[in-house]
Amino acid sequence: MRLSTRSRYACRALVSLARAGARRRQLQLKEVASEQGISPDYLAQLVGLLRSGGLVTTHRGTGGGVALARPPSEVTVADVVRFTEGSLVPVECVDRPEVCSRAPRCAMREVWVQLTKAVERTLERYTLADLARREQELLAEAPMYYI
Amino acid sequence: MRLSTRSRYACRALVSLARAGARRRQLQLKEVASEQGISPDYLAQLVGLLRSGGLVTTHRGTGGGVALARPPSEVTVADVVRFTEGSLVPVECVDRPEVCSRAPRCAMREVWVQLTKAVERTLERYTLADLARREQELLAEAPMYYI
DNA sequence: AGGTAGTTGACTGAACCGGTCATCTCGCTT
DNA sequence: AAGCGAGATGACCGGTTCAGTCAACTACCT
Repeated sequence: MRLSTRSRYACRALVSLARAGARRRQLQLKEVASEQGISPDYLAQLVGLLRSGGLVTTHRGTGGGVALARPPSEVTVADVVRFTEGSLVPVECVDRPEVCSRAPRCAMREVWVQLTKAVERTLERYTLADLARREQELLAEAPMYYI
Repeated sequence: MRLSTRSRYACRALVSLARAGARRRQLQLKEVASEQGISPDYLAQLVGLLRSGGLVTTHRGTGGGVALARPPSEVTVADVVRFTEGSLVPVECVDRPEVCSRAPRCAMREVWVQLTKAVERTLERYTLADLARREQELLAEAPMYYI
């Protein structure tokens, strides 16, 4: 039940972009990478993925960078994780009962269905806009001291 | 966010044992394996794990087999998954904020904390006794037809 | 004593993950 | 139009985990 770092990095990167967007800025890949402590090369890969999924837009050339493709209030963590993990479903039979012949008689499947709903409900409660705001608050409370 | 088959097999095997226990029986490894469609050798490995975790007891020799170590009403799916997966936590920083220096300033961490709680609450609602009963009902509704 | 049944641990192939690197393409700026 | 800044693409890698198999061992009941 671990979330891959892919999803976690993607979320964090998008929160950075949401914060930058509030100041009408796009960020360079390397700015995001250093702000979030992610390997720039690896982040480039992730951003490519997010772009293909319509979550971010990118601009090449001097003054280019990455920005959110949609208003941050319209993107939830569920959207991001669903996209980066491929699905929010923890057990395949939830989506596709036909993969297991015992699905119609399986008490566990009902548990997994409820689990999926709980995960979806939880992650849908958070939008990038919420998180950008919240991160701003946190930075005010526990500022980052540069050494 | 996938659950390994380890957890799913373990849950299913324990539901079988809970049903057998209601009839004061222990089951042989191979009975459980064929009932649940699990490779007997692989199940043996899992049962070894469950035994070391105090979830089942085993008896060797003629007439031996596997049985639940505790009353099925006192074991929840959360217990089983927590044990087989090692933890219910989807992101390490939830448990151990010290693994990430930005934890105190990270808005995402708060999301993962809520996600963990949602998962725990959901899986704690189901005991093996519930599931054994429910599986009995399902078998009555959609019986298994042997070809 | 003998056979039944669980125990242990080595081993395997496949998949995925996180990450690096080199090379390419685009497009702004001058 | 040249040249550089910046993202795009895809090959490659080592490590880990999974799911599963196999063989050899040990304990226990009859």
